[in-house]
Amino acid sequence: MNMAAPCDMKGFLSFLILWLVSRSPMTGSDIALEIEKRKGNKPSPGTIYPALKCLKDKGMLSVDKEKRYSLTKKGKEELSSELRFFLKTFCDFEEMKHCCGK
Amino acid sequence: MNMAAPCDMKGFLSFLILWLVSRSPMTGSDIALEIEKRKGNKPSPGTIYPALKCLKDKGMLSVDKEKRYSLTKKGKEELSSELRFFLKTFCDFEEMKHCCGK
DNA sequence: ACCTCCATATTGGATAACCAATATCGTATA
DNA sequence: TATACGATATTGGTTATCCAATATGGAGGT
Repeated sequence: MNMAAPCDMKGFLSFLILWLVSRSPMTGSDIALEIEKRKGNKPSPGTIYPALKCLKDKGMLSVDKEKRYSLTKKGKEELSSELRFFLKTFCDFEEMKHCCGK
Repeated sequence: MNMAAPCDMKGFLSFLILWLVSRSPMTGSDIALEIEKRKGNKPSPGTIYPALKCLKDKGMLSVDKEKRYSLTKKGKEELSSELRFFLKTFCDFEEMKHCCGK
């Protein structure tokens, strides 16, 4: 059947990748490790590399000789747009902090 | 084929519902309108009500006579847990604001 | 040159997450 | 009480998103 909406909060991955890479170029495993630090579980290769490939194919990311990914011009524009969306959707971030005592 | 990760940032809905309802009891259409304000597009009935039903079936939400949903004890615990996860994953919220000039 | 080991990459699903279409309920107004 | 209309609810998909399994590549050691 259906059982919509199990609250797993999927859908962050590409956004997170764009954001992380925007701060400094990173390899696939760099990214996986950083996401592990944040989310608690490390995305598998089968998760991280298809996402990187997809973003690269869309012209958001470029790769250098050392396999470090960084944002293209288009990637920067996309990230900026997604950031605005994200910040607007979760505009009460501060209130959330207070709510769970952090 | 596959084309993983189109950056649509799905996966927020149930989390958002729990968060919104935690602040004051709301009906389905209240919730839909508030989400429209934030995300820009209004979730359809086929999106919002299955999500509410699912959360209710899981014991996260209760409904009163006026069809207003609110958090149960279990729902509060779940929200608290999800908030901590969310805040940890997007710990650099302030930096994001600066980044896109908001 | 060969082996080892880890990072990188690809493929084929599995399931989460959502939405269009449709049906039902409730309230108001005549 | 009958009709209208919006809110609520259900169903059956469709697509996005992720992961396990597997394959490939490249650097370092012997």
